[in-house]
Formats: sequence, structure tokens, C-alpha cells
Amino acid sequence: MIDGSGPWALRLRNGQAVFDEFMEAAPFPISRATLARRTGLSKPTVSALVSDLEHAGVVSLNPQERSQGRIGRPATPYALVPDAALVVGVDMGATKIIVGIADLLGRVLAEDRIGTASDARAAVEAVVETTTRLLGDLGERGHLLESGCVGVPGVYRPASDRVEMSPNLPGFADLPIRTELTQRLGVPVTIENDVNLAAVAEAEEMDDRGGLDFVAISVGTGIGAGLVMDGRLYRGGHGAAGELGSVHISGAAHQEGPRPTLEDVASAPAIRKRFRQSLDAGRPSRLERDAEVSELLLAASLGDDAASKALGIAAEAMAAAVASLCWITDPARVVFGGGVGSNPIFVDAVRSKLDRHLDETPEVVPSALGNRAAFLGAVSAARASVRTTFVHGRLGRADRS
Amino acid sequence: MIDGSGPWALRLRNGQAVFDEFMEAAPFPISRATLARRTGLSKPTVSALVSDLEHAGVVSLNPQERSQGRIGRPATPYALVPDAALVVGVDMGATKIIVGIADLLGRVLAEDRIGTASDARAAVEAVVETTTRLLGDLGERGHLLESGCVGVPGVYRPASDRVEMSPNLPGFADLPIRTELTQRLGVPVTIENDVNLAAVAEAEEMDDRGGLDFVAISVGTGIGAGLVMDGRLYRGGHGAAGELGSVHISGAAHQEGPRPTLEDVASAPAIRKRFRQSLDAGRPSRLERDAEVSELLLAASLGDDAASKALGIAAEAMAAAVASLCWITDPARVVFGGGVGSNPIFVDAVRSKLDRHLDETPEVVPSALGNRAAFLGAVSAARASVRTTFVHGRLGRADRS
DNA sequence: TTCGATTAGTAAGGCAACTTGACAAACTAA
DNA sequence: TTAGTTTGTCAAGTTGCCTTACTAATCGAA
Repeated sequence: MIDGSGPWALRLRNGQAVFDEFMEAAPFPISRATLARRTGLSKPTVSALVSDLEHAGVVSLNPQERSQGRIGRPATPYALVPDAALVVGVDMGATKIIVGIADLLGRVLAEDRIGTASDARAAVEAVVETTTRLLGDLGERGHLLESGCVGVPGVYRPASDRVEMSPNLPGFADLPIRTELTQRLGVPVTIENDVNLAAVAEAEEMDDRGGLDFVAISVGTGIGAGLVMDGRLYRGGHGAAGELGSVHISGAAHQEGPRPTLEDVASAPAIRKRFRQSLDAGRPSRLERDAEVSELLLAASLGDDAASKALGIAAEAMAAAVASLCWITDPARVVFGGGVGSNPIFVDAVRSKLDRHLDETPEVVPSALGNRAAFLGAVSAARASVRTTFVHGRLGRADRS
Repeated sequence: MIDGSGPWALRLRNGQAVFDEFMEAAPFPISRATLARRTGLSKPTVSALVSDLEHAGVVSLNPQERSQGRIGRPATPYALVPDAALVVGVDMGATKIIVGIADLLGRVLAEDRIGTASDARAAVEAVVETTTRLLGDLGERGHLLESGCVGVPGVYRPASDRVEMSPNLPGFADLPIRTELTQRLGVPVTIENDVNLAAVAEAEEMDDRGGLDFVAISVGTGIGAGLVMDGRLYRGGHGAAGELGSVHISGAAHQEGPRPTLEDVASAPAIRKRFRQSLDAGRPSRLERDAEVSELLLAASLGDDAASKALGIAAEAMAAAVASLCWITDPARVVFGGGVGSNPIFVDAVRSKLDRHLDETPEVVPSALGNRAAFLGAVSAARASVRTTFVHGRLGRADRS
């Protein structure tokens, strides 16, 4: 984290502490006296550090925002310059790619949504192209890209720099994606599973910083879970933690053959299939045979028989899986996202069935971020990685008059 | 971790780095030149730090162990003084209490096993008494106790300083155990779940330091799992992670009533009960009706019909639960401990049934530590907590000639 | 045996960064 | 206007690290 052992290491430590306080206070300004109190540093030291950061363009003083009304000499307010550094966040999904540029405050300055390419290499190409274009549109500020994070629909193995288990987007097998993107974009890029990033975004959204453990379950075409433990993302021994969709569920009479997995029962395609089976079994419904899942859920909430049956089976299976997950990882909260999962009707159905499985049920809520969750998580992750390395380069004092 | 922002913080940082190298090298000596290379510090700095540590009695030079055979001036070998600080580790089980004193190297200097008390308060009393006695027996060195860790058979909530869900040892409800023990023993004491500590011990035993994620499952009277993720113990949002015994398993035909949990099928009492049921159902066996689990397992491995049936059901249920756990947390290894779990026959049975549930099975091995696992884990945890705070007090130079 | 070569350790000087205490600056309230 | 309060700066002093240069001890070879 901090290298070196001489006075320079101290300088870095303290510089980061000051920078962190600026990030914390943003977008509001903060005075050097307050910084000194918050960080425990002495006033002259803080002044020197702020001076360095100001010369580097990281912070600037807001002459107009003089907080009045209090006794004593008024403080000179310094504030973080939000676009002292930019980050790029990418959600490389199976059906769409979202690319966006954000500033240090996490505000998205530019964003574009492009259709998915035919394979992974083309997708990377599209990401680089779009990023470059968006940066170009920003003009001067476009040169300040500092870091990036890309969410991929599969398991990323840092050791081999490859994405695996990504059936919907072929071509990852021999693509060193991190190296490639880092080189092409010219800034350090991190790769992360998209469901995990959604979990990060939910964590940020909840504003429950630090220590809160929760699980973000994405239910759509597939089913995945992102585990946030002790405030940090948990990836597992092989980077494949949270493959909730592959958990076997207890069927009533499946003694032979492979037992059904959660994804076989509770994913969007599975729910639609079960609905059709219910129709075939003679259950009445007012819906078309190939109704969308959202329609099915709405109908189920209004009492439609076949739709209710399909939802009930899916919700029961999901509740059982969530119960296992809770007994194992004990999250304080479970957030459902994705096409199916963010629907409150689905979440209500699961929640109502969860009591039978658990003594102490966690909070179960639908996501508020919709299908931008993974993208926002990528932005957040990129921002976090900036935060740790940003000060390194800019603390070399420009002048010392 | 490291407080202060002046040069003193640097001193602490570097002092800890040197101390860590000593711990790493222990029990072998190490020269100051090597320390300088390893830590990246300059030779004079290392010399000063080692001098401080020597004055504090933390390290000493071994005049006899001069490593010869290489060209150049021979190094003066300094080595960690193993009993510069002692720790106490306690496994407060439902049926026994183990108390032991260990040195900085984790070597157990004194150990005693006492019967469990009637309630928690009496157990604490017994722990304090035994610790004091063991320290007294050590004579001079007994004054050097620095830290402690106590494993308890339940869920410890740091917020309230209470142990919950501990049916076998009553009286925890209104006992602030950490505060109590810290006061009575005069050193900082940490409290931890006993299964988690067993996991810590396994991690240490495996010598797979850092980054290895695995799960230690204890199967005995109850069933619990300790999760080690990213090399750190994971406790969960409410401190209740790893309650594997409470996971519902898929019974063949349990449509009504509460579904059976894993503990209802795969714990030691459950296996014995199932064996008796098999006998009642007319299955033949050469064993007594009230045979011990170890006998049952051995008989099953030799082909005994009723015992095989009981083991098969338990192993299948355990395999299903482990599969869920693997899909969720993706451990690289699963270690079975406890009275039943440490039996290779049981582990083999589970392992053989695991393939059907998982694509990529983790290593599944029995524990090598037996019923001392939790105790050794407590020692290890106490040692780790020493390691982070130890240098603070001893770096103030005694003299400066 | 003596003389390089090599590695270990020490001493002195210099530098970077922090803190303390004193003081100037700016504003409020009486 | 003056006392009080808070902010920010200056100068001096302290700590700790590094670099450079040097001494110490041993091996190997002439």
C-alpha cells in the first residue's frame, strides 16, 4: 500500500489521510483547521499538504463559500476538485454494454449504451472505442482518466487474466482482458464479475458503509449472488463464489437423474416455462401463453391461477436457497436485483416464504438501481482504486517558495 | 493500527516490520544484514531497531550459532526470545475446558484439561483459576502474559459482549465475558466461536498462508462450519455465519411439518438413531444396538448393512449441504473435524457422494488436529493479536549511550 | 603467510517531515 | 473600541531515516 520506509512514507500516509478527509467532506469545502482536527496532524503540516494538493490541482479554494455566523477568524475553505481525475466504468453484459465516465465524486459525466458485440475481443474493441469517444467529447478534461473497472458476465481469474464460465459471450478463452484493456486505455483497469459489482453498487447506495455484510442476488436469465462481507467483496477460493444458480434444490420426487438447480426453477426462463406447464396442466389464466415475466408476476399478484403457481414454485425454491445461504454466510440484508429480482412482487413472494426456513430473517428488499447496478458498481470500484493510489504521484511539491 | 503521525509512527512501522521478520524466521536466528535486505531498511536503522528490541528482551543474540561456510565476515545472529511474551488459549467446550499457555512461537508450555462447570460464570472462574495456576507453575516467566483468546460453544456478539445460542452451557445471558476475562486476567482477551477457532488452527496447520479460502466443518454432537476467506475468519453479519447444522436438507417425502435439518440427519446422535431405526426395520448387523459412532463407521466400512445404511444417509445429506456451501462460498478445501468428522471413513463417504453435486470438487480431508483444534486455534489467535500490538510498548529505547 | 574479495556492522553528516509555541490575522460580540 | 475566539503562519527544535565512508572479520588463492 505505502512503500518506502523513510520520511517519504510518512508524507504519503498523511497526504492520503488529508485526501480521504477531502473525499469524505465532498462536495462541501473544508478548512485546514478542521482537517488538522480530523486527521490529528498539526496545522503547519496540514497547510503544507494542502498546498501540495492545490498545486497538483486536486483541491482548490472556494472564495465565495465562506461559512459565516461563527465567532473567530473565518476559515478559508478548500474543496476537492471533482474532475481532478476521471474513471471509466463498464458493464460488459451479455445483451448490452454500458460505458461511462465519472468524476471523483462518482457523478457520471458521460455514458453510452451499446449493443453487445459478437465475441469478447470485439466487445473489448467496442469498449475502448466508446471510452475514447466519450473522453474526446469531454474536451480538456478527457485527458485526466486515472483508472477503470470492467464488469464481465463470468468468473474472472486474476492468475491467468482470463474470464471463464461466460457462455453468453464467447471468445474469452484466450483474451488477457485486464492486460489488454490496461494497455489500450493507458490506465490501470480492474476486472470484476458483474454480479459482484452490482453488490458493490448496492452497498454504496445503502450508504451502510463498513462492516455491513449483505448479499445481492441477481435474478434474471441466470441467477448469481454477490457477497459483501466485512464491507469487502468476497470472491472465493477460485473466484467463483456466489454461484447460487447452481445450487441443487429439493425436488419432491427426483430420486434419479440430475436434481434440478435453482436456475432450473427460479430464473426468468424457468418461470415462463413453468407457467406454460401449468397452462398445459389445465390451470386457468388470462394471460397469453408466451407472456413476459413481468406480466406473469403482475398477474400472480392479482390472483391469476397459473401465474401464481409458477411464481409460488420459483419463490419457494429461492427461499430455500436463500435460507441455506443465510445459514452459511449470515448476511444482515439480502438485496434482489436483475429483471426478475428487482420486481417487488417477486421479492414479497420470497420474503413470505422465508420465515419457515429461518429463525432470524434478514432484511429482504428489491434493488433500487435497476439494470444500471453493475455499471454503477464498476464506477464505484474504479473510484475506490483511484483513492488508494491517487496521492502517490501528486505529492511531489511543484515549488517551494 | 499505527497511531500518531510524526516520526514516531515511522519508528513503529519499521519496528513491526523487523519484528515480523523475526517471527517469520523463528526459531532460527537472523542477522541484521539479512533483516535490512528483507525489510528494505538501511543497515544503521535495522541496527538501532534490533538494539531497542534486544534491550526490551524481545530478541537476543545466539553466540554459538554462527553460520559458517560462506565467504565474508560472519553475521552476528539474533533470534526471537520465544518467551518474551506468553499467551493463554482456552477452549471452553460443552464437555471439557482446555486451558494452555503458549509462547511467541506457539509452543504450548503448560496445558490443563478440566471438566466443564455447571454454568458459564463458573466456567469463567475455572478458566481464571487454571490460568493463574499454570502461570504460577511457570515461575518467573509467568509474569509475561500478554494476551489471550477464548473459544466458546456459541455465537459471540461483540456489540453486547454476550455469548448466545449456547444451549449446552447456560448462564451466558448476562455475563460480559470479554470484559470479565480481560479484567480478571489483566491482559486483553478476545472471544471467538470454537468452530471458527478450529478453522484457524487448520489454516495454520496447513501452512497455506494467505489467500487460501477453506471451510472447516465440525461434525460431532452438533454441526458447525468455520469459514476462512481471504485468509481471514468470516463471522457474518450477526456473528452467526457457518451454522451449517441448521440448513434444511431435501428429504424424500417431507411435505408437511418442519423439514429435517442437517443436524437431524448427520450429527453423531442422528447417525446412532438412524442405525437403530435400520435395526428395527430388520436390517442385519453384527453390532450392538447402542454402538458408538466410531464403531458404526468402522462396521460400515467393512460392509455391515445397517451401519452402511445409516452412514450412507448421513453422508448424502452432508454432501448435499457441502455442495450448497461450495456453490455459495467456493472454498478451495474442506476440512472435517470433530468426533465424527475427523474419521476418514466418514470423510471418504462424503467425498464419494460429492461428485454428483459439483462440477469442481474442492479437496476434502479429515482434520489432523483432533479435539485440540479449537484450543490450538485459540492459541494461534491470541498469538496473532500479540503480533500486532507487541512492539508498541517495547520500542522506547532504554538507554542511548 | 599475505593479500584481495566479500560480507557484516558502525560512525558521522545531511535531509525530510513532524511538532511545539509564539504570533499575526480576521471576525464576532459586547 | 476592545476583549475573545478561531484561523493560519513562522521559526526553532526534535526525531528518524538514509547515504557515504569506514572498520571488522572471514575465505580463498597466490
